[in-house]
Amino acid sequence: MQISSRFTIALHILTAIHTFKDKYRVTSEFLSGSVQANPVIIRNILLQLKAAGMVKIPRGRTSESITLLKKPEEISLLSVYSAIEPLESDTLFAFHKNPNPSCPVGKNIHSILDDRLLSVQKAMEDKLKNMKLSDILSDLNQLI
Amino acid sequence: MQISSRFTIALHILTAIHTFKDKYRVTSEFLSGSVQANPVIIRNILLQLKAAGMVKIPRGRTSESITLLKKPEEISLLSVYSAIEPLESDTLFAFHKNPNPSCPVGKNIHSILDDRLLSVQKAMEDKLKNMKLSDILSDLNQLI
DNA sequence: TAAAATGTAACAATTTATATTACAATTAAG
DNA sequence: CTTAATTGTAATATAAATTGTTACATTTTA
Repeated sequence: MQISSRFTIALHILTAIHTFKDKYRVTSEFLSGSVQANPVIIRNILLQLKAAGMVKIPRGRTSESITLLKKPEEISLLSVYSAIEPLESDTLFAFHKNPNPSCPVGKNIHSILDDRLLSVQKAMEDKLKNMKLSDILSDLNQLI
Repeated sequence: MQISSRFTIALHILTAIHTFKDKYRVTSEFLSGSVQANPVIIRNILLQLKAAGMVKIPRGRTSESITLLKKPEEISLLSVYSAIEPLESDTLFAFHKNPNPSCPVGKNIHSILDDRLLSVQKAMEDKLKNMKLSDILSDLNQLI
């Protein structure tokens, strides 16, 4: 199974908030137009980013925009990933429930794999930690 | 979303095939008893491992066991992962379809993220490549 | 007070994962 | 040659997760 598109949508959203901050008023409706996804999906992702302290979302009839609360170099892809992906007990790899406890393999396989697969997950997270929103923005500036 | 339990079940299966090769006759029924999952699920995973050249599955009424076709040191966790996970065009991260092509962000975000997230995926795969079935077997031998 | 926007709940649709049943095909034993 | 044990495979059911939609209360400004 793939990691859900909510993560890449969140990166799209953050990129758009910064890119258009001086040109347009950025609302969930505006962002929904760029992503081409339902506004409610955008709002829910925005709420998760807000809970992680990354964005400010003005309420009511305002002329303000949704804005970043951190500098792009301070927003790592890992922090976005963690804000968005509600992994069951933070583990990337799923296990079959109830392996046979009276089998020496069934009894021990879970804890053995847990340690090893956690280190795999950590390798991925380290890579995400070293990538920043600013990297994506500079990639984008090369293209537009 | 998590990576499906089929991967960890496959590791359980391979571990059991090797661990019990001299003590029991290893069949899909036997493995199903250790994993405590339906025999058909075990057989389907076994067929994927067979397609990857990792196991030999005797047919019919035989006294043979299901056996490994490679040494445990030659079976990397990456090869198991690749045999089992049918990732859409081999990409771990999913994207929202149809971002707005008339928006500079919508138009370019996919290709930018593609490159960067592929390198994240590669970091994970490198880690999996350096772990072997033999590592899991020696972890297990410490415990039994 | 009305209009514009967000926050949130409820629900529908779609897709994926997991489990189950059934049976044809293969092989060995009697 | 027939029976029994086992795998291969299809069809279907169940459950869970993802994505999309509608509706409306809440907040704020004009």
